[in-house]
Amino acid sequence: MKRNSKVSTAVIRRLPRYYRHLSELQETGVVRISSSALGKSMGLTASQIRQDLFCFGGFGQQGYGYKVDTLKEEIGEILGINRGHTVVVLGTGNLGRAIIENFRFSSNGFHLLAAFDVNEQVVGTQIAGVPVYHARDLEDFLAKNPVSVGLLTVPISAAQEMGDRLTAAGVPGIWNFTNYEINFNPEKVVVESVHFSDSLLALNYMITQRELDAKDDGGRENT
Amino acid sequence: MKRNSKVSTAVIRRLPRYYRHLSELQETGVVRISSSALGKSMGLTASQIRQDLFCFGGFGQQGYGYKVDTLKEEIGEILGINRGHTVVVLGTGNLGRAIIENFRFSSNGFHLLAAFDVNEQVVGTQIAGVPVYHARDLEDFLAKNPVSVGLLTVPISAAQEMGDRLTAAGVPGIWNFTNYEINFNPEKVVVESVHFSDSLLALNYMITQRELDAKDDGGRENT
DNA sequence: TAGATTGTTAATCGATTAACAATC
DNA sequence: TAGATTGTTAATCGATTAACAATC
Repeated sequence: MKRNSKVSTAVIRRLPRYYRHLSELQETGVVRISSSALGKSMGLTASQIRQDLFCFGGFGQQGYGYKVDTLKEEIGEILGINRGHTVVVLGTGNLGRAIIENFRFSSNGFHLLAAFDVNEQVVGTQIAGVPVYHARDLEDFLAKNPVSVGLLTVPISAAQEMGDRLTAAGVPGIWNFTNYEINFNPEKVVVESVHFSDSLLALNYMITQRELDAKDDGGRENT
Repeated sequence: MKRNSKVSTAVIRRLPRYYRHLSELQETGVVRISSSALGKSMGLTASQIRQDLFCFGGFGQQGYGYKVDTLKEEIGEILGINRGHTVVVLGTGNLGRAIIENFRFSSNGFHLLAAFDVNEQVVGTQIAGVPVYHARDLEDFLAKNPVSVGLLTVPISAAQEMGDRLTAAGVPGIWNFTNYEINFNPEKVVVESVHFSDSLLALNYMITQRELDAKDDGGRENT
């Protein structure tokens, strides 16, 4: 695998989709796929897929296509799935709990080590086998356990502080589920945010456009 | 407000962010802001912000900047926040419940009408004041209540079927939280997916790059 | 071999940035 | 008025698409 110094974020955002589609293909027993077939099923052009893979060196065989399992493995490698990354969850409210109980961290190459909260009622318990510690002990824990990602499901009011504490302790990644855009030093940490609100508003926009278009079309010819 | 026939998705994806930042500014009492100041706080260029707003006609005053409250309101209008859109939740597992209990639908212009599930234990109860009905009664409900968006938090195995049922009943939007890319007819429905997995894998990639860069730099000059 | 499909470069398209006249 | 900042067009940059030689 060739390492490309600068891969565009557009490509990076597609890599997980490739990985997911290839996993599905693998499960349904498909062994080989061409860029055009994969493109069709993903809504991309064959050209774009080949161009994307070319960023990392290209993993196909001319005249044949791509072997589903090796391509999946290569992309998994690029994504860093086999690097033994670890994660801790900050905040065990409804959302934190739901993610701990349902999200398949291991399928994404992560090991979920622990959760933290300030609520004495949950501190000391386990959620789906994951121990919950008091947030005041976060730094102690981080000093003893290498943690790759801190998952923020704390209330908005605590988001910035927890982000700062993770960063100060040297945690390289923050997965932010609060609807707050935390300030951070991009030299020290990578922040990936999941903004439910932004997603719903974008959907709202698209639905609204449909409604307006439908109204417009009412008075127009069907051409 | 001018209606632009074709606004790029890049712009659409930024609109919710503008809305969120303007809301924060409004809360902290800021009345006016220039494109350059807003750009600085959002990590965009002033040019891009003016270009984005120009898609819809531009809402500023030359020599002055933008009034925070009117700009926020205009963008809210563009996003369709005051259109009385409605939503139902399909699936009241951990994630569905977490979203029902925590997500501020009303701040995003939605009214949460009901939830549906197949588990007889929750059917007939309420979650945070929202009634839970049996999934078999979905079509009945949709026939009687105009629903704009169906939120999918069902198991992956049920995702496609529920999506199809929503579409068949004329629901124009699907907000998909299952880690499954549902097939749909783009003429009939808009699907917006929140893929936790894709988000974490992208973060994984970025962290991995840092690790590899750090290793490389170890042997290099500090230039 | 002939056919298929990739790897890779070139062309096109679209999005971002720059520039500046308009104007508050 | 002078200064500031937008609206809007033009220039640049980057990403996608097209093309085709390489080769399995």
